[in-house]
This record gives sequence, structure tokens and C-alpha cells, in this order.
Amino acid sequence: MKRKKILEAAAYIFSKKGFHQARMDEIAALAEVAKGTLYYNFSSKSMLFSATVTEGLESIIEQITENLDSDRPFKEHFRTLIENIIALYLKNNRLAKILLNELSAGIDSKVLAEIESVQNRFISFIAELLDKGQESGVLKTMDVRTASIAVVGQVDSLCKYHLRNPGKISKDQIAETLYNILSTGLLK
Amino acid sequence: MKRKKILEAAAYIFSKKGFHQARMDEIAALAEVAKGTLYYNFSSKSMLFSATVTEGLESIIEQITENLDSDRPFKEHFRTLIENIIALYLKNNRLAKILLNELSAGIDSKVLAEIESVQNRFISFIAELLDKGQESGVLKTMDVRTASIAVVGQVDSLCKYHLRNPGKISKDQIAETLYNILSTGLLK
Amino acid sequence: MKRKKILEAAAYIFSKKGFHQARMDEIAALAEVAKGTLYYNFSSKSMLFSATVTEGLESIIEQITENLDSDRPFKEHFRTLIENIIALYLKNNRLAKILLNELSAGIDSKVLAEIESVQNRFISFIAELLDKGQESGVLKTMDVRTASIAVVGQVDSLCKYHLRNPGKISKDQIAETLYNILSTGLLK
Amino acid sequence: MKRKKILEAAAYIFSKKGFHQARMDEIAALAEVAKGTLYYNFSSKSMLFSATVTEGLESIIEQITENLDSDRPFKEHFRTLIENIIALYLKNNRLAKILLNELSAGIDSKVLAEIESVQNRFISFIAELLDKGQESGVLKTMDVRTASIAVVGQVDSLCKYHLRNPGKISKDQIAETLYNILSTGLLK
DNA sequence: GATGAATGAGCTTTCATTCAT
DNA sequence: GATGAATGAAAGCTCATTCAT
Repeated sequence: MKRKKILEAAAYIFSKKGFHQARMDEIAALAEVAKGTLYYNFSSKSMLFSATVTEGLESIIEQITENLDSDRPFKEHFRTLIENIIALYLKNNRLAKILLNELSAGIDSKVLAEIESVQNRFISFIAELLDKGQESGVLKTMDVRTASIAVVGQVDSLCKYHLRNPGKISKDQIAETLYNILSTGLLK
Repeated sequence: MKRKKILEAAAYIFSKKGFHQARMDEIAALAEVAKGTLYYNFSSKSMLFSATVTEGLESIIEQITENLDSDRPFKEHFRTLIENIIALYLKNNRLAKILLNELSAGIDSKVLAEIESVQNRFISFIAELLDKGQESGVLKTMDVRTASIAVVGQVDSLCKYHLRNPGKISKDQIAETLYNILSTGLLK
Repeated sequence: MKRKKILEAAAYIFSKKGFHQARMDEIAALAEVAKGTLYYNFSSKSMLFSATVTEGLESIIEQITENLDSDRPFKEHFRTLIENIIALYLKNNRLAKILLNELSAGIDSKVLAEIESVQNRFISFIAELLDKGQESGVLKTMDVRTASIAVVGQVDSLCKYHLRNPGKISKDQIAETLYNILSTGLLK
Repeated sequence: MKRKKILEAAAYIFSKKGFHQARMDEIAALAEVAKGTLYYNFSSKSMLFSATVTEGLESIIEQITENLDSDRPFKEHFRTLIENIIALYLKNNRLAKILLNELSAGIDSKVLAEIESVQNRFISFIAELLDKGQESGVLKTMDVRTASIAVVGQVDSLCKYHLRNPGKISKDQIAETLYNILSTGLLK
């Protein structure tokens, strides 16, 4: 199906270059489709972007959910959970980059609103996970939403750094640092 | 001096729109200067961007340093430190946004390298602060650099959320969450 | 076909103004085509120039060849040959001007090289004609290539002068002078 | 004197790049003078160009005249004369290039007229030399002006080729070819 | 359904020229 | 006499979008 090929190509290009730097030509070429076909399937660049991001998130959340084994005690799997998030971030880092950073001006306000809502869904997804931890009495009382934002920010900055400076921090170091901070903080 | 006016205008526009969406016309208009004057003072858009970011960071680091009272015991002022960082982030949020997010492709590789180095200076600056805490025996043993990246990521994502959704999280909530996570973590 | 219209317009403008003074706007307007269409068909001004010159030369050489009746004895048609060259130079003077004079700095070195190669093809074409005369025993022994350059130089300067100072030298005077010099020289 | 330094720099730049490609900045820098000083001494780029060309020709004609020993019989020195012209062309090739090729559109019509007049002075200068040969009975009866144009065209094209393809034709070959054609023509 | 030639508004950059000092 | 910061019109080029086929 051409639509699917286009979305795949768009995901690749948008995540590599960001919304404004991505060119429709390039997406068409990568999808092995004529430029007109892009507009036959999506009314504009903005709508293509929107579809790319929205449909991409489904798969990410799906993957994270699959990897979670909610039956075991929360505490026992806290570290595993963190590792999973990191692994999935790195695996989907292109889409993650879009979700977390591409909110610059110049996009249709409609599309911008949609992306914000997608972002919020991701934050909410993490918040739900924290909530379960809280319910099971393992996590402190806190505003899980605010905490989720902090967690996502940490994952993002550490993974970005890892991707940008290959070799300087290992995946394990990221997980270690995240686990330490998130479990017992920095203070002695 | 026109150069200064240009840099101020550039900081405003670049931070609002990002490098690629910023228009030289707009910067010139805001600086109340002819377009040619931009090029008389800076050889290209990339160089103007580079100068904006570099010179902007000086002032940020200066401001943070001024607000720190390194004489008092580290622990006592841990929360104050966090509050200061948040306040200064919010005050300089436009530049902060550039520093943390604008590393997209399509910029001169020279300029890109310079921005990465500026980013690293900021990370190092935070790392030094953490290091002092470690020396004074208040902070756990850890890789301060990796921890700094995590701290910066949290500040960034929380402040961004605060700026984007005015009213949903207060400044105090940000500080509270950050302090909690950073001091004792999420686990009970 | 728009491509053809563009090449015709380009030949006109380039020959009238030279490479650097020719404006893409002007070429587009003359070709009754949008500016973007120029770039859809030719990747840059340089490439358009290159195509104009290269494709123009084909037609010139074709025309000269058609007018030559190689069956008759060389000497008998020496003057006719000269007249033909002059007539064709004047008819195609715009392109001729480019071929002979437009090698100024500031053009892509690739394109510059191509133009030099086109020039050389023209010189070689004349050299072959002289060579036939030599083979038929009518012309002296000489380096035909060097002689061709001299011949082309004479044609160029006389025709240019004729075009610039209409009325001062007639076509016949040009042919007469050229014939005299080329056949028996200036000395008594 | 700044005026003189400017003219020297202008001669160098104009001859290297041609009128349109030469930049006032570059001339000012080479003359070690502020850009404003150019306009203090010459009212515009066109006038500077005009002055450069006009004053440059004086020196060329002077040099050629100095090297001529008009006392000896014309025929005896025909070849020497040719060699002198070639040598001086090559020595002053940058200015020669301007004189012979830089008449493209886009220059003030006033200045353009002046350059044409300078060109004509050069042609006339050669014509006078040929005239002396005619008077001394060595040269055929002909229109010396037309012949001069042909001679200048040959010198120009051969020297240009020599300068562009170093090593392909030697100075001696140029002189040899020119002498052969000009003295007895190409026909046996 | 799909194409790709064509478009034109809008971008960064250049550079001759001016003028306050 | 001399300067150089400032100008702005004009250039080459890009790219999302359209539409006839």
C-alpha cells in the first residue's frame, strides 16, 4: 500500500530532519512514489506530519505495554521498567525526538494542538505506570503527572546525549544513573 | 551599538522560532536595522546564530554564579540552588530552549560543533556544582557529568511544560518535584 | 516544450549580456515561464549556461557542414568557404560571442571546463577543414590547429567590429580582407 | 598618492575579473584604502573603470612605441614587429583582455563609449604601423584599418589560447604562425 | 488512483553607494 | 581628505502546492 510506504518514509525523514527541514521531495523519493501521490493521500505537509506522529505513537505505547509484566511486584521490577523505557526510547529515538522536541512555531495550529495531545498521551501513559507503583505502596505520594514529566525529561536528555556522543555514556550507565536518582535521589 | 541590538533581536527570534524558521528579515526589523547591516556585522545566518548562543550563555552562567552563595553548607542550600536554576531557566527560557533543543541538521557543521561545545560548557557548569556537593560529603558518589545531564533534562522538561501549559504546574510545584526526586528519589 | 523555450531565451539573454549580467528573472520572463521552471529543468544558472552553449554549438557546426560542398576542389571554394564562415558567424553571432569570449572567472569550474571543451571542438572543426585543404595540396604545410585559432580570431574580431560599428565595414570587405590575408598574406 | 594606488589595484582586479565581477571592496583592500576613499577619488565604479582603462592604454602604446625602431627598413623588421606585439600583449595581457573583450552591456553608456574610443585608438595605432609598411612599398594595397582589426584578432586569439593552455603553443609558434599568415598567407 | 511538470512567494545573501564623523 | 558603518535593491535559488493528464 502506498499510504503505508509514505508514512514509513515520512517517519524516517521527519525524525531525521524535523518538520521544517524535511522536504516533500525527499519523502516521496524515499517512499518511491510521485510527489503528487503524497498530496493524494494527505492534504498537506502538516497533515502528513500529524498522521506520522499519531500513528507512530500507537506502536510505541504498544511495544512498551507488551514488555511490561504487570503481575510482578512493582518494586522488584522498577529497574527493569526503567531499562525497558530506555531501550524503547533508543529503539524509537527518531519518533521520540519528534514527540519531545518538535513543537516549534510555524506549524498549523491544528496540527500543533494534535501533537500536544499526543505528547500528553505519552506523559499520561508514564503517569499511569507510576500510579500503579503508588497504589502498590512502593512509590511515595506525589503528583504522578509532574513526576512523569521529570522522568521523561531525564530519559530524553540522557538518551540524546548517548546518541550524540556515542561511547561516552553506555546504556547501562544511563539506566544506573536513572535508577539511582529515581529510587533514592542524590543526597546521602 | 547596532551589534548589540541585533544580538538581542536575534536571541528573541531564534528562541521563538528556532534556527531554520527564523527569518533574517524579521530579525532586522526587530532590531530596527537594515537587512544588510546584519551581514555587515555577521557573515551569515549561521554565524549570527552562533554568536547569539555563545554570547547568551556567558550571561546565563554569570547570573547563576552571582546567585550562588558557595560559603554556606551545601545541603542547607540544595533547595535554594534548585530554585535558582529553575528561576534562571524560566527567565532565560528562550536561550535555554535553543541550547537544549536546537541541534537539528542543516546548520553549518562548524556552527553545530560550536553549539555542542556551548552545551557541554553548560553541562560542565552544572557538573561542577554537583561536584562541590560531593566534596562536601553531602551528595552520593556518582558520575557528576551523567547526573548533570539528567538534572538538566528534568529542569528542561518541567519548565517547558510549565511554559506551555500556564497554570497547570506552578513554579513551586516544579521546585518541589525536582527537590524530592533529586534529594531522596521516588521510592519509599 | 518549455525546455526548448527556455534554451532559446537563455541563448538570447546570455549572448546579449554575458553570463554574470544575465538575470534568471529575465530569462524566465522571455521564455514566458515561471522562475521555478528554470530550476526544474536546469539545476543552476551555470548548468543552464552550459546547456545553452553546448546545444547551440551542435546547430552551428551542423549548419556550416550543410553549406560545405566537399566534392569540389578546395582552392576553387576557398573564398566561398570563408564567406560561409562569416555568414554563419554573423547569423549566430550571439552564440559565437559566448563561445569566444565568455570564459571569465566566477563560473563553476565544471561548467568552465565544459565551455573550454566546446571551444576546442569548434577549433577542431575548423582545423579539420584546413586539414582537407592541406591534403588536397592546396594549403601550405602548417600546424592546422594553431592556424585555426588565428582564423577564428580574425573572423571574431572583424565580425564584432562589423556588428558594433554598423556601416563602417561591409560583409564583403570582411570577406575580402580575410581572403586576402589568408590566401596570400599582407606582403607584396 | 592614494589615487595611484587605487588605479593600480583597480587595473589588477578589473583585468582579473572583468568589470561586473570586480568588487569595490576588493579594490579598496588591495589598494590599502577605505572604501569611501574610492568614491572620494572616483564618482562611481564605472568612472574608476574608465580611468583605469584609459590610463592603462597610454602605457601600453608607450611601451610598444619604445620598442619600435622605425629607422630600419619595414620588411626587415616585420617579424620583429610581430614578436614585439606578441610580447607586449602577453606582458599586458590583463589590460589587453579588458580592451578586447569587456564591452558587455550593463556599463554606463558614457563609459562604454569611452572604452570603444580607447579600443579604436589601439586599432588606429596598429593601423598606423601597417600604413608605414604600405608607404615603404612593402605591404600590399589594402584597407589598413580592416587589416589591423584582423591582425589584432589573431594576436588576441592566439595569445589567449597560449595563456589558457600553457605548454600547448609556445610563444615562438605563435610568432611563426602569425608571421606566415600575415606575410604570405595559407595558400601555396 | 497516481503522476510529475509547473508554479511563485519567499528565502539568504551580495555589493555599489551614501554620509556622519 | 579620508573613513567605514550602514543601507536596500536586486540577485540566485528552494519547495509546498496545484492540476492537466
